[in-house]
Amino acid sequence: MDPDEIRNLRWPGDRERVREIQDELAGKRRITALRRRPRLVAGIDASFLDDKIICVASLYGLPDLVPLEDSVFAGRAHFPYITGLLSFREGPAVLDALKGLKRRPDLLIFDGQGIAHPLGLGIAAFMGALLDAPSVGSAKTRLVGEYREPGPRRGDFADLVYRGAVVGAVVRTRDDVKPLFVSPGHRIDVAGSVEVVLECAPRFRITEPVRRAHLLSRKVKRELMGE
DNA sequence: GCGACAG
DNA sequence: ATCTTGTCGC
Repeated sequence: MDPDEIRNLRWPGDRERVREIQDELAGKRRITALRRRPRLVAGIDASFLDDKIICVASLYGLPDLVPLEDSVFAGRAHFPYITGLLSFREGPAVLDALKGLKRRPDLLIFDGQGIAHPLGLGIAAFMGALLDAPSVGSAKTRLVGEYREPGPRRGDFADLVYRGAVVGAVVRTRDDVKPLFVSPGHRIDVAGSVEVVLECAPRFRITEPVRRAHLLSRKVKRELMGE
């Protein structure tokens, strides 16, 4: 399907088409070992001001984890926030933010779930399948799945199990700090996802690419407010 | 019907 | 996500 079609979906008018698209993308999504070590990773996050949405994609270079470039998109969100349908609210802005990057990322990291979702299609899996790009979901809280509290040290993790399958991991990125809910999005597996998240979060709880995108989107939002 | 529920 | 101050700790 054409990625741009998600731009015109409305709720509840297009609920049927929304479900069709989810089913189609769920069929394309693939959980496999990462082919090559990612050199360019993009962290994506968004802020809101009523129905205005500010989405940012921050590109980092690995293994040095150095910031390379940022892409900012400010527009309007035409879809409401509904648990399980986050992709339709933020997806359109994500497409625009990614288009603004000069270089093509070989891995996308989202602030949300990968396959740890009711339909196995959290925003990371959805965008990954839509763009056929490797992606990882790194959420701050749980959507679905059961788990045992991971150990207290950075690097400790526990399986995130949903309907009898390991869909991700609850990962401690910092000693004695709340863990992250990591799950693969597309063209990567659970082990690879945990590995990448730990590599991209050597200092803070969340990944540096996503953190930078978050801080910048909030900064742009504040500037947009004062005018 | 009740409780859960990414951002 | 957003509404919001101070405060504890590195």
